[in-house]
Amino acid sequence: MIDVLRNHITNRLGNDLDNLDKVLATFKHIKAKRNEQILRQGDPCKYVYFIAKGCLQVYVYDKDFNETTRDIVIEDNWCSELLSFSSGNPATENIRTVEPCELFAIDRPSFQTMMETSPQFDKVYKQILEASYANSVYRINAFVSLTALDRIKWLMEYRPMLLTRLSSKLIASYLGINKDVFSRLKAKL
Amino acid sequence: MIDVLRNHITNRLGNDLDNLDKVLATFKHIKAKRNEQILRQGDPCKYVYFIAKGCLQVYVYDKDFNETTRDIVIEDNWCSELLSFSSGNPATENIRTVEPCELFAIDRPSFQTMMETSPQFDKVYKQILEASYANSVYRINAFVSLTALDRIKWLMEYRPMLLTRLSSKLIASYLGINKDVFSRLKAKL
DNA sequence: CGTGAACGATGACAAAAGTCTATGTTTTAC
DNA sequence: GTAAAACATAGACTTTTGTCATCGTTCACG
Repeated sequence: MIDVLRNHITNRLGNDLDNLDKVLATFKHIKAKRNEQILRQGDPCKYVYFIAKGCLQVYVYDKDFNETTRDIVIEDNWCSELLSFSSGNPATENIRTVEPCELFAIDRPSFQTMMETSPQFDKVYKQILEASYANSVYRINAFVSLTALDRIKWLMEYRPMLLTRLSSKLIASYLGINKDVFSRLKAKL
Repeated sequence: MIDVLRNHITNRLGNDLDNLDKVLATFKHIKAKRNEQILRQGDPCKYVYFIAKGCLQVYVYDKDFNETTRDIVIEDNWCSELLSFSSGNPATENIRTVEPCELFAIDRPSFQTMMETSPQFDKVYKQILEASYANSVYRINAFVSLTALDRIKWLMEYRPMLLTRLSSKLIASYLGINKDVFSRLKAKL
């Protein structure tokens, strides 16, 4: 399973990383069942997670304690609460598994060492951050102006696998739509 | 006016940067009137702008050609379309001045040189990127679940100066609310 | 200055989204 | 395997948001 991570890195940084195995060894392998809490709002986020298998939900609670999902991240991607991870401040978001998962977690000291010993890995962090940012910008631009129906169409176009893979409730909270409304609108398509 | 930028940098990186003046000299000083287009969607974003004075609007058009504003950035902050700037791809967003502005612009080659000659400046990019990302995450978490009225309250709490400084039309487009609705809701507060 | 365009507020109405209840189905956990 | 819980859908109704037209006011620019 570590090969998923190995491939992810060599695809981006090339095969000529002589200390790659050493770096990979610093990752902690985590097997998690469905619905496990990976990070709780208020705790510092100690790890960056690479998802080798499964799917994570990044979410907060609104004033009525409903979940609103900022992001859904699937295998072969990185997931963390980066701002807490890099500052050490308490996390403002929660993370949980929505499927059985296999994760590889790297903590802050190892992450620092990795970036210092091989400057190429510095790129990894920049890539994670830029990808996360791009995702956010995309989401804001799409969502601030779209109606509920158009958000669903947006999801069908850009992340169609989510529609078949996840519960309606979760998708609705990702789209910022009430689940009953989501159910009605789906029927109209 | 360059001192605004000088202070911004020394506040973050300390006073002991011997090549600071050389770096500052690579910035281009731009004076812009109100309502000038700084970046057009489709063009590559060639600069990162430091706003010494004034205010910029980052926006896109929705399917009905209404503007939706992803961000409003005021003086003593950085503004760019970072993803285009760092990749060279066409920008997906527009930027314009909403007030008379004084900007300091740095292009990609100078930015690279700056980061290579003094690794401390590498931190600047990371800080810009992290701040931009933090801002986006904050905005998504706040906005996906909030009603129009609660978005206005959110703005009153976190960026109250915008309410007095900018037009209702602009604020409404930043909040993702129709301007007539914004006008009505304001009266209710 | 003066004037034409943009702006802000408001009322009437339409459309979209939210809420609540009920019901049947699927999943989970023991 | 079965009972309990969670899930998906649907109808009736309420609330919120959007749209359009109108009318003073303000502001930018010649």
